Amino acid sequence: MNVENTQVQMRKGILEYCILHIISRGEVYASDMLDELTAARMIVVEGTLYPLLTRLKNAGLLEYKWIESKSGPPRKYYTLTDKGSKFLEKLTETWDDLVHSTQMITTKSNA
Amino acid sequence: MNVENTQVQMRKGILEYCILHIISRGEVYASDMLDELTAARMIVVEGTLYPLLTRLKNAGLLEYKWIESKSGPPRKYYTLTDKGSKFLEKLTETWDDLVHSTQMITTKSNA
DNA sequence: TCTAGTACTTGGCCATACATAGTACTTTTC
DNA sequence: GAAAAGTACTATGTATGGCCAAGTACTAGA
Repeated sequence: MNVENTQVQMRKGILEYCILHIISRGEVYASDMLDELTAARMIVVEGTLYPLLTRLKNAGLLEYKWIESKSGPPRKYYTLTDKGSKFLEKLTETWDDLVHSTQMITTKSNA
Repeated sequence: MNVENTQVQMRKGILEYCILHIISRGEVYASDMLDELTAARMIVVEGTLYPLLTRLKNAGLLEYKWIESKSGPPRKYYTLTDKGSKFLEKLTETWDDLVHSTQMITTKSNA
């Protein structure tokens, strides 16, 4: 039991929320997402992101189209489906509730 | 893939953080913690809490002493060890960073 | 053709939250 | 004092998602 491991655990589910949010703002492909996540200091590796995108796509929350690239192989550009948008709304509520609950507990002073 | 499941996933790791925080404020036993978590609307069931406490104790973050109860079997009252306090500090950083990163992503406007 | 770079895929591992059933002790009730 | 109810804790098995690591496929430049 170490801090690194708990950090990994804390990330669960939240990544999904962040990815959906990034895609909701417009067509992006995996590297775009990695860049944005990295900029926000939420470090993610390929082996996490790609399977996640596949899961979300299989669940009908995302769709993609192949677009040619000028420097390398074609890219999958993702967008949200209607179902994905609704899912994101619910996740936003969930996240806000969770942050709120955590704040209630962690800001309570020593009684 | 449904919302309920993602809620479960999001909770991972955070529960550990909340529990440590509650214990850091003074001696408590399991039912006290359940009450406080429930009050903050972070619903947790026994089957989750008890194994978690055992894990934290085995990791040397917690210690407990048996105290007699006036209504039922004796209770395990938990306190943080030094190691536990340090662990909690690091978790606090982790959580704050995570919230900050998530905010950076989710409050960014549609470019 | 060979190398380097980019984009995506796959299989296996691990830890946590949960459901469910069970144990042990105490107090109450008849 | 034995049965029932309540409280506190334990044990086992399942599912999921993040991560590691290796691998595939396509393009461009030398």
